[in-house]
Amino acid sequence: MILVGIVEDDNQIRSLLQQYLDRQPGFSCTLVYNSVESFRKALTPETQPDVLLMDIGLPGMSGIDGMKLIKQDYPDTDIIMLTVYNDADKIFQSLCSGATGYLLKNTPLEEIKEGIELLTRGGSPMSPQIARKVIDFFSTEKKAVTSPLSEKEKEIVVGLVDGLSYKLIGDRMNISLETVRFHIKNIYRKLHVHSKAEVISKSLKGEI
Amino acid sequence: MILVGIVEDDNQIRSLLQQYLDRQPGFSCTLVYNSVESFRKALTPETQPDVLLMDIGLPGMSGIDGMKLIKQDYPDTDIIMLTVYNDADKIFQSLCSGATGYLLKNTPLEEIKEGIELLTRGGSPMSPQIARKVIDFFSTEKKAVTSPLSEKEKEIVVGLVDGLSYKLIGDRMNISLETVRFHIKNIYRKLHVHSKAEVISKSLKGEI
DNA sequence: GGTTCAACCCCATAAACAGGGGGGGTGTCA
DNA sequence: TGACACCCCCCCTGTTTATGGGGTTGAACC
Repeated sequence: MILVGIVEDDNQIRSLLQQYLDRQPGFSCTLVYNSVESFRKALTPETQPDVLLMDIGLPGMSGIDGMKLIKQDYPDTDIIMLTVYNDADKIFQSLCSGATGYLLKNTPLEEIKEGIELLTRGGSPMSPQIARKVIDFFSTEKKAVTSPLSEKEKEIVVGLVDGLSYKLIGDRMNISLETVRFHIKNIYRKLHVHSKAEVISKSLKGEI
Repeated sequence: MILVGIVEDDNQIRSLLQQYLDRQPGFSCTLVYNSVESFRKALTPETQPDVLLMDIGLPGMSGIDGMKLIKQDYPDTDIIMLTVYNDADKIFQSLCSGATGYLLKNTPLEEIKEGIELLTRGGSPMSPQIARKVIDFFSTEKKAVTSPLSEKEKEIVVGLVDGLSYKLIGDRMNISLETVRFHIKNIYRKLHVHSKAEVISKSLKGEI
């Protein structure tokens, strides 16, 4: 039996969802509230749901902030965001705060049910356009910047990022300390920076 | 009509897939090869498929390396990885290199077909366990690290990350150079590091 | 009232760094 | 052939850093 909770302020959507889900075999949907505050007040280790459908736009505390608190107290409850928001900001905030799924409100009831089942089987339900945004995050993350640095220079940058001293970089690459310095001078010139710190920063931000 | 290509070295899987997909209404599956090399040789702007199913473990060039090349020449072709590998490494390498979907080889033919359709509608097909791994990436990324640093110390870390010298950090925080050094000593001790570079690195990697 | 602790300051020294000179050598490309 | 880009090494300068020591204050805890 999958225990499902709902936090949703729209009365119509909320009762529709509850009635539908509670009728499904293997489902029980009774923890249904219209705000994070009231949900948390009612929550106990005994009533803790397996899956929680969470709206984002709520009166009082937002669903994202609410989720953080709920996850702290009940980390075993998996949370699916169920919202109209499809902007990258809301999506990534949710995922970084611990959401395990993200469905848009136009998702048919049946697919929501399937999403919940998918979740309990170790999957992560996402609306198609959400999935695409998540995937796109990776390919744009490491964009193929045409680095002006030569191979040796890039290797030295890696050493800097690893927190090595010039001497240790030289040892690692089997070149002399002086050569390391020579390369670093060139790196600074090419990147228009004047310190190790800036190089590390640029490198980790993917600007190299 | 969706033009589908396949790069897969297992003869049985390859012909099974081709026969199934080519029979589906709205699908055409003719560009079928057993290696990246032979696929790329045959590829022309005219024959360019809409969707490419790509194996990873291939004789010769790997599917991931192959994808990078294909994406360079034909960025409009969406690529779905179709593979047995479900380790985080392969998944993220693929996504970072431009894959738009990732299905495991145990996916039923029908779901592969649905995945291709989903892709053309702007979605991103992923096997459930892949989706979960991708989602988990975010929640573990910015894990709530209980930073051992005090507020002042964190502020100094910010200064270091910004590439400021001790002196400038002192100016910014209205404390003396000596106090900055005092704090930095403590930061190093707490983080078990011995240089600015390591602090910046840790900070930017979210380990503080 | 004593203890603890973070935050503030000072001193001293060795090492590392930033930036400026020099030398070499290889290769490519016009 | 000369102009470039890359790679390797050395010297010199002054500055910044890392790391050890020594303190005072004031709020907070028991």
